[in-house]
Amino acid sequence: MKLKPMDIAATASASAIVFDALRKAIIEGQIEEGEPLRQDEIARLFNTSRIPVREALSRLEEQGLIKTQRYKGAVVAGLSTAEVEEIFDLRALLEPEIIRSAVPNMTEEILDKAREKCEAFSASTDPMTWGDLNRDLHETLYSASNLNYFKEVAGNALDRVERLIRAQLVMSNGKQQADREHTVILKACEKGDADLAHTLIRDHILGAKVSLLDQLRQT
Amino acid sequence: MKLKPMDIAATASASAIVFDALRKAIIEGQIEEGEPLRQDEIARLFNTSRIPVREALSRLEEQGLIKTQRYKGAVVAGLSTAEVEEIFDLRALLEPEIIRSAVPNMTEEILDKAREKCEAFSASTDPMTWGDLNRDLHETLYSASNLNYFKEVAGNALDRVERLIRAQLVMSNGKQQADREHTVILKACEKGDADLAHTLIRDHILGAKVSLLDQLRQT
DNA sequence: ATATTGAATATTGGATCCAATTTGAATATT
DNA sequence: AATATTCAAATTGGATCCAATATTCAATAT
Repeated sequence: MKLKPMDIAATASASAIVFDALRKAIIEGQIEEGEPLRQDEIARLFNTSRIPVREALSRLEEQGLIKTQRYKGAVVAGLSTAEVEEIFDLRALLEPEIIRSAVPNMTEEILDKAREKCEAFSASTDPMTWGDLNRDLHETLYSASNLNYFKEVAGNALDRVERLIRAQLVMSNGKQQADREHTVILKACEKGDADLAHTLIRDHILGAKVSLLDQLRQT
Repeated sequence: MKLKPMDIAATASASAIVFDALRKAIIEGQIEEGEPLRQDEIARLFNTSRIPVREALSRLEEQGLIKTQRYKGAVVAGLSTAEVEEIFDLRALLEPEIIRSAVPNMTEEILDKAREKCEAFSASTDPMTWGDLNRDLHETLYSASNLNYFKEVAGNALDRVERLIRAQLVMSNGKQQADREHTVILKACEKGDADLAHTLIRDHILGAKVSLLDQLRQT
């Protein structure tokens, strides 16, 4: 008899499921900034008790995605423009290092996948999918790097501002700009020019920062 | 009658108290790497139920200080040398930016405090206090910066390796080296030379990294 | 002796219950 | 009318209880 091995211990707990779902909802902007998160309501939605919900909320607060006040509850965290700026600056420091360490490790397989994601992003006309596709592409490129801690920190930074990036991709011509930059970045990776990829990613992030801040100022 | 105002809403919840205590114990190396954290035992120690303990453990895991496995419990997170290296590299990217942004904001008051902390660190002969004093000095210098997110991320990075730094300060001649570097850094701040402080902090961290890794290799 | 099974114990995950606090509306007060 | 006051409902924090899983160790088979 032969069975495919499967790690049952890796099964998700209720609190992990709630955590992932809330994180996704916040990142995608389905829950608005400042909107309260009621333990009872969430527990009902997932057909569970408040205990796993509270653990999930504790984790989300530790990630900076929500703010809680004793006996008052949790709300989705808002960001000042100074905070947004800082988060982009941090990404602009870390992600170039990640891509530089990734380029030498890029297999043809990873490059293929990246080309595919790049295509998909470029081709998609549905703004609702842009956020996911964009993140997908970046994660594919970074998957060749073994700077796991850098990736973790950069990922959390992205989580905090992804809502805004999604909104911004829809408005203005952020999408076309991103398209162009993605193709040059990909080309640099294909050439194996790690330093070029480094500066391109840096510019990509800092460019997104200024156009996002511009837009925030207008509203 | 006059009473000092006091924000009762800011009173710590049981889970916050447990979190802080466990974090401190892990950072200070009072709980060894790999050592299991039993919910019941901790709850008894704090005279509370397991609920706040579990929330604290959730937070600690999100901070990367512990690892948990479903139904098996939590253990203090260990670090590979590659991870240690990466954490120091991240600090070496962020902390120089923090000090550079801090220098222009340094009041005489902050500089006084920093001189005081620097003295205290230099003068202390009790290795058990070095970790705290070292952190104290750095925090004082960084307090003039308003890069709060950078400080948060760098603080968490420091949390993960502080155990090792403490051990290393005791061994070898890490303490004297740190002493010397602290005085030059402080001098740069007094002169208002932000760029110099930037590179000094960078070297300070990267130097600590290589000597720590050297020592880890020996054991 | 070693390996396997099975039951007893320990530990974690989740549900339910109670206490502390906040919220909001109805009422009272000026 | 505007402001306090009171009090019930809503909400969160924590304790206790039960279920699911892991661990240990004795009993048994090979």
